[in-house]
Amino acid sequence: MDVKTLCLGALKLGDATGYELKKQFEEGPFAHFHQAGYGSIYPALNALLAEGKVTCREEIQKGRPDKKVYSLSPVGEAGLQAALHQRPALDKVRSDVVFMLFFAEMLDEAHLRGVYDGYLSYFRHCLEHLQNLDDTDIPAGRRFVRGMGAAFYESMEAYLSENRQEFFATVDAQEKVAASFETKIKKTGTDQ
Amino acid sequence: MDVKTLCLGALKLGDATGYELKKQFEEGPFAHFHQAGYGSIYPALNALLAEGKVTCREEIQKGRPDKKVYSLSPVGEAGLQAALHQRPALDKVRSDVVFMLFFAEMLDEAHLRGVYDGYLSYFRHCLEHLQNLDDTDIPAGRRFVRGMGAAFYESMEAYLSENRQEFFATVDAQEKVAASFETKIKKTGTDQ
DNA sequence: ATAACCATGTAAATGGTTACATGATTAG
DNA sequence: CTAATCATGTAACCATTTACATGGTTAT
Repeated sequence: MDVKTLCLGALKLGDATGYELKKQFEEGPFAHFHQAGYGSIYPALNALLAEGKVTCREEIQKGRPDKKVYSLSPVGEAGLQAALHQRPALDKVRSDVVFMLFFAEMLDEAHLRGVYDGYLSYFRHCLEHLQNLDDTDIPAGRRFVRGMGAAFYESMEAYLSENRQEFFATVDAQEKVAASFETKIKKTGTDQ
Repeated sequence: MDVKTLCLGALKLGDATGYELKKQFEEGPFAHFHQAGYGSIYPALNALLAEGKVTCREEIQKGRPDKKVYSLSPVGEAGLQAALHQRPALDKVRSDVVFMLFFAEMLDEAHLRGVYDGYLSYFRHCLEHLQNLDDTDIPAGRRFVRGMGAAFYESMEAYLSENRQEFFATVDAQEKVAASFETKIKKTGTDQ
């Protein structure tokens, strides 16, 4: 799913400008599982316009660039449907935080705590945001995806909360063992 | 976290060839939260070698290219540690499947069921894989990350299992309503 | 026999991010 | 007065993916 398809999907939910699409990708219903910035959205919209998949009406404004409101065309709707019927690629996740936690023993305590607690509050924030949405009157697909997001954030929040104390305690203990071991081998010259 | 850092991390767990690293990224402990293919691994290893972050010993083989076994050097270990102390980027997820489920009403039933059940069995497979690993004697960080992975897969498996019936029923119902509505407006010519 | 596995790598193409460029308006 | 918001876009850069190139070995 490239940015062009994402834009078609977002426009299926209603007309929007490039600027508004960016916000939707950041905070809206796609935020959790896809992302895009201006540098990819604006070129995508121009390409879609050239392909006839969206139409554009310009609203003149004073003091800022004219607002370009894009709408999904029937061709674009067909294109979206075609993309939705492709075989889906496997999910791709990149998480620096998990990579760092994996190597917890190599981190200094302050950094580890910062990263951990930042992650936990991030999930709490996402969960709160999801729970503040109004669930009435949305189609089955969208409701289902919201529920899945909520299940995900809840499980991560729970795991991070429940294992916090023990995790830090264990990492600390192992770091102390490693440190004393290193001191020992430096003293006795057994290293290498 | 670029592929170079991933390689350093993987080599921290033990010496390996490019080929073995690829497998580790596919099936090993990083599989869930980072990915890389040959096209990025081999150039990364050569760059790391030039930077002195890894060393390489060649094992001559007959009938296939000589095996190049890479090891993390002290410089590389320091580099890994430095990377681990950067501020982590936000997690990035791209999920075609979730995007498709979001637009469930636009999919034909067979495709929707295929995608849904494929996703469910994917999570089951991952969970099974995780549960078959031996948890004794691994450091706190790695154990923690495994647990987090398990929590994630379990919650997804549970959500998809529990909501399956209702999801299809609701989508079907809404598609039928939409279809009859479209038939109606075509007959009466109210469209546009 | 056929497919999968072992084992390396390059080059082109794709796609996305970041930085740059501009600048008025509105809320704190 | 400062920061955030509104609003568009380009160009250079970066990273990754895909396709290509090679070819013996092992399991089904």
